[in-house]
Amino acid sequence: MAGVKQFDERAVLEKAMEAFRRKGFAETSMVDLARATKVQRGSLYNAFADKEAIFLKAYDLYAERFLGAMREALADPDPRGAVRAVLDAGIANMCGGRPAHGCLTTRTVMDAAAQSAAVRARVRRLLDQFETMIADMLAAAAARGAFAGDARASARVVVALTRGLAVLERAYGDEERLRETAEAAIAMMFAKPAP
Amino acid sequence: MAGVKQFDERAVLEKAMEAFRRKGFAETSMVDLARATKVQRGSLYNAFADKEAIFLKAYDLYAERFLGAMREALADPDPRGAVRAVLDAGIANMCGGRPAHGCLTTRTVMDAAAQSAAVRARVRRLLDQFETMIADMLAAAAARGAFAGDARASARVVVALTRGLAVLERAYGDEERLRETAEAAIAMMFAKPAP
DNA sequence: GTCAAGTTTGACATCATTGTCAAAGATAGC
DNA sequence: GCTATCTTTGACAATGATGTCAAACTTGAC
Repeated sequence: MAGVKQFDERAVLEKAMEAFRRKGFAETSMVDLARATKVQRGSLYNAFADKEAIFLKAYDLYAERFLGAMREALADPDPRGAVRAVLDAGIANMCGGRPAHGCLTTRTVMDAAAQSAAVRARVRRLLDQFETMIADMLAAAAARGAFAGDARASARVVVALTRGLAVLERAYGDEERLRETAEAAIAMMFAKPAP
Repeated sequence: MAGVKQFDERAVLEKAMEAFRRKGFAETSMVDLARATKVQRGSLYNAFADKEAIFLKAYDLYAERFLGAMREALADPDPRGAVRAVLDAGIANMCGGRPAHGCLTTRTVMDAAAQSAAVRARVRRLLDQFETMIADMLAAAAARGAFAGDARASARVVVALTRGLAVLERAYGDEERLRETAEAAIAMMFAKPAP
C-alpha cells in the first residue's frame, strides 16, 4: 500500500529504541531497524533523515522514561533511601529484557561511532539532568540537616557509580552482584558517624 | 623485501594497542592497523590469525601495564591514600594521549562487536585481578584496624567507580572534573567517624 | 473523476571491510 | 650455489552497509 503512512512513528521509534538498546548505535544497521520495525528501509529513509535522526528520536524516548523513573526514585526524603532507590532503578533498567538491555546511555557514550556533536550533546544532557536531580535531592536533605557534604559533588559520585554499574553489568551479566555492589557503595557513602 | 619477517611483533602490538585505544575494537579496521603499524594488511594476516588475535595480544600488553601501575598505586599502606592513588592512576591512564586514550577495558566491555568468549574472558580477568588487588590491600588494612568494612565488597565499589570515571571521561572529556569526582568519592567512602 | 501530494517498493551505485590466495622475492641452512 | 621455507605484495571475491531514486501506487481534496 502507498499514499498514506503505513506506520505509527511512535511505535517505530519504540521498536528502534529496543534495537538500539540491544546492539548499540554503531552495530544496529538500517536493515536491523527495518526488520525490528517491520517498515521497509526506504520508508524509513523517507520518514527520517538517516540512522542518526532515528537514533536521536528513539533516545529522546528513552531519556524521558529514564529520567521519569529516576524522578520517582528520588522522591524518598531520606538521602540514603533515595540513592538506594536510584541505584535500584538503574539496575532494573539495565537488567531488564532478555537478553538484558544494558544501559543505552553508557553504551552510546563509549561508542566511537556515535560521536557526532548531536549525539554527544544528547547523552550529556541526560547525564546533566540526572546529576541535577540527585544534587537537588541532596541539597534539600542538607538544608534539613539530613545530609552533610557537597550536594553537587556527591551527585556526581552517584552518577559515576551508576555508570560503573552499567559497565559491570555488561562485563559480568550478574544482577545479584550489581545489587551487592550498590549496597556496599551505599554503606560506604552513608557511613553513620560513630556514636 | 620478503623471506624474513620485516617487523618486530612487539612493536606492532604496541602500535595496534594505540590504535585500539583510539577507536575501540569494532571501529578499528585491519586497514587502520596496517596504517598504524606500517605493516601490510596481508602480512598482518600472515603473522596473526585475524583482528581478534591481534586485539587479544595487544590487550595483554595493555593489561600488564595497567595492573602494574595499579600495583604501584596500591603500595600506600593507608587505604584512603591507596584508593586515591588508584583513582589517580586510572584517571592518568585514560586522560593520557592526545586525543585522550580513554579506558580500553571499559570500551571493550561496552562494545557489542567485541563479545566473543575470548575477549569477554580477557577483560573479565583484568577486572577480577584489579578487584583482588584492591581487596587484598583493604583486607590487610582491616587486619591492622586501618579499615572497617567488607574488603571484597568495597573493592568492587572502587572498581565500579573507576569504570564510572572512564565513562564520564568519554562523556565530558574533562580531567579536572574526574579528579573532583574522585576526590568527592573518597571523601564519602572514607568519612571520618565524628569525634 | 481528476489531480496533487505523499508513500511504498525494489533496484541501484558506492563504499568499506574481511579474509584468501597465488605469485614473487629473500634468506638461511646445507 | 641450491633449495626449502617463509614473507611480502597486490589482487580478488564476498559480504554488508549507506543513501538515492524512479516508478508504481493510494488517498484525500476539489
